[in-house]
Amino acid sequence: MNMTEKEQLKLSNQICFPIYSVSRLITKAYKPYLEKMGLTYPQYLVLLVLWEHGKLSMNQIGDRLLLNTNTLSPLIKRMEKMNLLKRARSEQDERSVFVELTEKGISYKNDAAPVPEKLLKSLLSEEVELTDVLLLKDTLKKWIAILSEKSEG
Amino acid sequence: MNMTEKEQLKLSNQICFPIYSVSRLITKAYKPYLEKMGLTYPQYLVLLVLWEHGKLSMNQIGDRLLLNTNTLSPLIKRMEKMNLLKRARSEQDERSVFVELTEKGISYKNDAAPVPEKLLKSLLSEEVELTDVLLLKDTLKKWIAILSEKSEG
DNA sequence: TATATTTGCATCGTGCACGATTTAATTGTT
DNA sequence: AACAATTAAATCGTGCACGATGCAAATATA
Repeated sequence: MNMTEKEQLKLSNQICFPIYSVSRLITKAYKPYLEKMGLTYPQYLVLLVLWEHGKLSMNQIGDRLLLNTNTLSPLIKRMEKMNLLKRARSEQDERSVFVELTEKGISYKNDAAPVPEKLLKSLLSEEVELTDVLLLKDTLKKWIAILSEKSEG
Repeated sequence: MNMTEKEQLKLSNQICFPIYSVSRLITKAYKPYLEKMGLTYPQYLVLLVLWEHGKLSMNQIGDRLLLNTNTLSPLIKRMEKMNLLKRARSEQDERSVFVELTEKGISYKNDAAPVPEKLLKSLLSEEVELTDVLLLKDTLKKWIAILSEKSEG
């Protein structure tokens, strides 16, 4: 099981490269479903949290998606231009901006509803079963806990 | 085990979101090691394949990293400016550009050698053991086979 | 109450990703 | 040989990511 350092530098022995690649490939796999709605994958993630939680501040969205405002600000402004949501400064705390879906943004939920199931099916095969997926998800969630704590300090 | 479509839209039930997040978090985790060498994660990946395979064409690098030339061209030009590699048109086929490491590029292998081990250790814990990582890698590699075939047609 | 610190968001610059298009070299077909 | 089709890179435009910085509002502290 022990590998030399040189062997660990082989691409096939890397653990991070498959994660990086699959992440990009999955974003690509989402594309045909999302572009019907004119959405990118990160925009779709914003809709997911807003469908689930209703009005949220930039901060709260960022906390859930693990994204900072320097990524979210322009992204959400683009979504506002598409009339999917409205931004408004809080009156209690003028620093906060709350984001709320428009009717159009809410209505997209119906179009999006069948997407996760379709995508999951495209990831299942004789070789990859649902139990494998659940195991994988479990490990990834633990990593998120470990890594997101580290990147804050 | 069956979920309604609405339940599947919850962020916590998504399988793709953890992959997307972990991918970004891992890139961040690499940063302290790579920035000593002035490298980004994708640049480090290019070095990995060149350390392993020597001189390669743009196409061949793209095949191994699953990246197209529209991503690789500027990336590799930046690496050429850093004196890590040299680009040269093939004489047999003037359309091809072959990429070869410089002495500097080769020498970075020693600096990079301990990095994968360090990173792996930061991903292991009482909750995530090496066997979990190997299982995860196995599933991801199968997905790469499935998804990369689809995205080509 | 004045001042320092923190907080929430926005902006800037750089570097990926990637679909679409362009250009030039090679190969295939009459 | 002439022309069409294919191939390998490069370029362009858009949208993330993210470190660094700026700014104004809120909070803490002297």
